[in-house]
Amino acid sequence: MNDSIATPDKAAPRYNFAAAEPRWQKAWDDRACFAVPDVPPADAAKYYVLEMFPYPSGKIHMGHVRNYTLGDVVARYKRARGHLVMHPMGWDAFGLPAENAARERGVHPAAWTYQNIANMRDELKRMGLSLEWAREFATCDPEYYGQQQKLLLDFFKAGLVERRESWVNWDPVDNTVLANEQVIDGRGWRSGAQVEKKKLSQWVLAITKYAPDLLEALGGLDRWPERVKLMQSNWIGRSEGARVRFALTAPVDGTADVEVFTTRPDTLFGMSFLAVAAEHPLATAAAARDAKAADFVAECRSMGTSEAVIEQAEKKGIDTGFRVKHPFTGEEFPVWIANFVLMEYGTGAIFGCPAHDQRDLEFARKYDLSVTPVVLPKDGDPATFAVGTEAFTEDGTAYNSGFLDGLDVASAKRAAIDALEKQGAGIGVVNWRLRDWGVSRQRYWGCPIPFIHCDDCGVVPVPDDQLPVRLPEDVDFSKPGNPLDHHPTWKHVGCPNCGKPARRETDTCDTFVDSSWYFARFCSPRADVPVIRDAVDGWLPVDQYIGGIEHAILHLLYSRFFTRAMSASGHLSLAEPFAGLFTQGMVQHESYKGADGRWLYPEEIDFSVTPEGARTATVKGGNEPVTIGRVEAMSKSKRNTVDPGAIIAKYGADTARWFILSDNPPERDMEWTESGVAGAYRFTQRVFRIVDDHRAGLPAPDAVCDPADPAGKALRRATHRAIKAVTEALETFAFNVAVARLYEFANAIEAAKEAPGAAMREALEILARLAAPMMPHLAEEAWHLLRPDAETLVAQLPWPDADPALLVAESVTLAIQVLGKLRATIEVPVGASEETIFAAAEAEENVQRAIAGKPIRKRIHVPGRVVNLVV
RNA sequence: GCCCGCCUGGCGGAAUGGUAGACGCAGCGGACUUAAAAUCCGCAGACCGCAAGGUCAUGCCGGUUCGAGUCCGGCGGCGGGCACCA
Repeated sequence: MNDSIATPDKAAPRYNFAAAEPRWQKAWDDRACFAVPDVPPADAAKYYVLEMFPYPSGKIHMGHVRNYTLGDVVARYKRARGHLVMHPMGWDAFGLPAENAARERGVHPAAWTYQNIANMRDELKRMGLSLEWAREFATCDPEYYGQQQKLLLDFFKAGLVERRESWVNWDPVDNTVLANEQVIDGRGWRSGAQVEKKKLSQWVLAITKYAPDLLEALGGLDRWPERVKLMQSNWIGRSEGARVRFALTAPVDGTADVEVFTTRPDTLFGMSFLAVAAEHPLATAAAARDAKAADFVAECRSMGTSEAVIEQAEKKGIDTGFRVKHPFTGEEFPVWIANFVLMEYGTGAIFGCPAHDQRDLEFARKYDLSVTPVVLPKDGDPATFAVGTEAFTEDGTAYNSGFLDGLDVASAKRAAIDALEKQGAGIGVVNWRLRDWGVSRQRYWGCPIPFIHCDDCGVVPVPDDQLPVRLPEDVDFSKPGNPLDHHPTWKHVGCPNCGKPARRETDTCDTFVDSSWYFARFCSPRADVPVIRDAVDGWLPVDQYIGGIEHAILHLLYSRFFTRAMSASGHLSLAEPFAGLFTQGMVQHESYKGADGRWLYPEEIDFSVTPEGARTATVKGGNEPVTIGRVEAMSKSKRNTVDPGAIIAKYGADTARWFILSDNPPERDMEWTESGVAGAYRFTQRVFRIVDDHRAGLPAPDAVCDPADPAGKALRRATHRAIKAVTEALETFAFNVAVARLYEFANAIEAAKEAPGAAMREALEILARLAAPMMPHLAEEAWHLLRPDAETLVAQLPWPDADPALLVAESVTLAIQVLGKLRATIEVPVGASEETIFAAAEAEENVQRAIAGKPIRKRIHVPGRVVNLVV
């Protein structure tokens, strides 16, 4: 890549973006083009565009540029279509990185965060986004998290907040709770100590109360991507099955039986063993009696809490020595502890039927447990059917199964549940994979959970008049653990109930809580209640939400839950926060390594092309060879990042926006390339030049083009086809197609040398207006050149309409196929009869050759498209 | 491991089941220029052929259809998520 190709300072550009962009940003500001009232007027067509707000890491990255450009195109387009568009921006400002910065560099999390916000706000402003900055807030503002505390207290009253024991990753050296990402290969990232699972009393939000509704309501989200709904549906994980109680042959610690959940009660006769999770009471009991079992339970604890790690670990187990009786046959089976049984799912215990479950089969083979098939495949022979290394999991006929014999799987399930219920050994149930939402974090930089612990009164909510519970500012990060817990005075308060000395809750909220209602707060960001009803009733739901696919499950599900919980506690009256959702792909870049294997930034490298056409690279200012690596997601660790600030300074915001939209469909991962940006920059200059070159001598804006002029008509056709094509592309989020249609339109304008001035003015003005959602500054500049006296900015103009009369074609090109293979194309007038078309098609020399004298058996004509002759 | 996606020229991609490769990037040839940059004009999937034209081609294998990049089944590769990163 030759870096000098389009370097602006060498290119003698005519369009000076560096001067123009701030000027138009100020013009939009001065006229308050993007401000909307807190309560939309009843007759307004409101449209709420929201992009997922950023974590203030310090600098915007290309993922932000992509996200906010996409949203801005929608916002500007919808505004032009006559909608009252709310388009706010804020900061997801609590979280671990601020605390890490405090520990590593001694900066206070608040100072670090607000400085980052200031930097990023400046960068975002330079992008020319049509945002209403007056609504800005950060989730770490006490005015925000104080209202969040109010919500939590209201949820508590509504029975949606509970205290419950749950497992965390515990670093025994640092004496601190670790996030999953802080556990690397089973060890704490700072101490290197083997991580343990530890049980803590935690705050939990009762999302499972809404599991059925969260699942069913997915069906109504018709502007959400199917795959996101599918992922959420699988996550919620409704499954029908049975709880089955197995009696222990002898009571263990006073317990007489153990309950399992199964989706396959029809395979009960194929049982081989029962397995419990390492955290199950039976496992604890076994560990107390047997050193080997205790070792195994300890080993499972050292795996941490991450489901991905647990599921990928080698499947292992140990026999507890306890035995259970089969509810139907009375036969005895061993109870094992298995590392793949999850305590959080079902009852933390399963029965193993190896013949019909792959994981059970592998476990049974490993430990030499019995494998009895009880479902016979359709064409299977009961005498010879056996299970080898593949479990049989499809439908079939029950056999070896007593009273279930002969039934298909679905009937056998029902019959088994009936029998279990009759003898009191079990019950048919619906089970959910979704777990309640643990929101407690033992950290400083988060929203304090507003409760007080009193020895006499128990857990007492902080009274409303004492909100917000503010974070103390004088905190000590020099020792590990939660600084709120260490703080000398903060947690010591009087009980609001009895006045005796009591302790504040020192846990803070999961940051997903902060982002679960910010979209509602934007409607009335300064209110002294969480939300103002008239404002949220008027603005919600968000009409178009845009963000990364990585949030497909958690953030979106939590927000859907929060919206329901806020409705249940009287703050809202809707269930679904996001009517439309668009998930964008990631931004990627090539990665580079020096001779010694160190990662290099793109700006450290010189590129050249060998005579054979291969790209090679060296380190700038030397000949050290550089290995060009894979294209992958931009990350600081691989140094394959490009700084948006530098790009905007070099090429301007419109170029960055244009390139990021043009490269590929927005839902896919895109590759950032220097040559692509350079091409986009050239186009901005070209648009300016086209307008600048033609503007002298144009007739007045109301001039009419002579309908008899063929060049004028051709250009006007191109103009109105462009309106139609760009509009359709914007409506369907096909922004790369919209860009391509604008390139074609620009090509058509330049080709229209003979077109009369009226048609040319129309074309140039439409070009500026169609490009405006994507290149808003250049559009204003072009509009200003064309209409120096105009009072109105492009940002205030309505979207142009295509004239249908100019869209109808006079003739069409038809593809002529013989047996589905293209043999010719013919041009026919619109409305030609089928007989004429078939005759013309068969008259083609090449078609005749392909037919080769054979009789035509069938003639297919798809009007305007294709003729297919079958011989 | 489980759930969900994606795969089309040298590259990014376009294509209501109907002419595969629009548009752009990179490349090549030409014009302009003392020269370069910028700009403009033109060429361009692979293979065979002087040409007309033909064959192959949308990750791989199979199916449905007059016709498949598009629909269905299987396989492979790459990516997202897996509940304390945001």
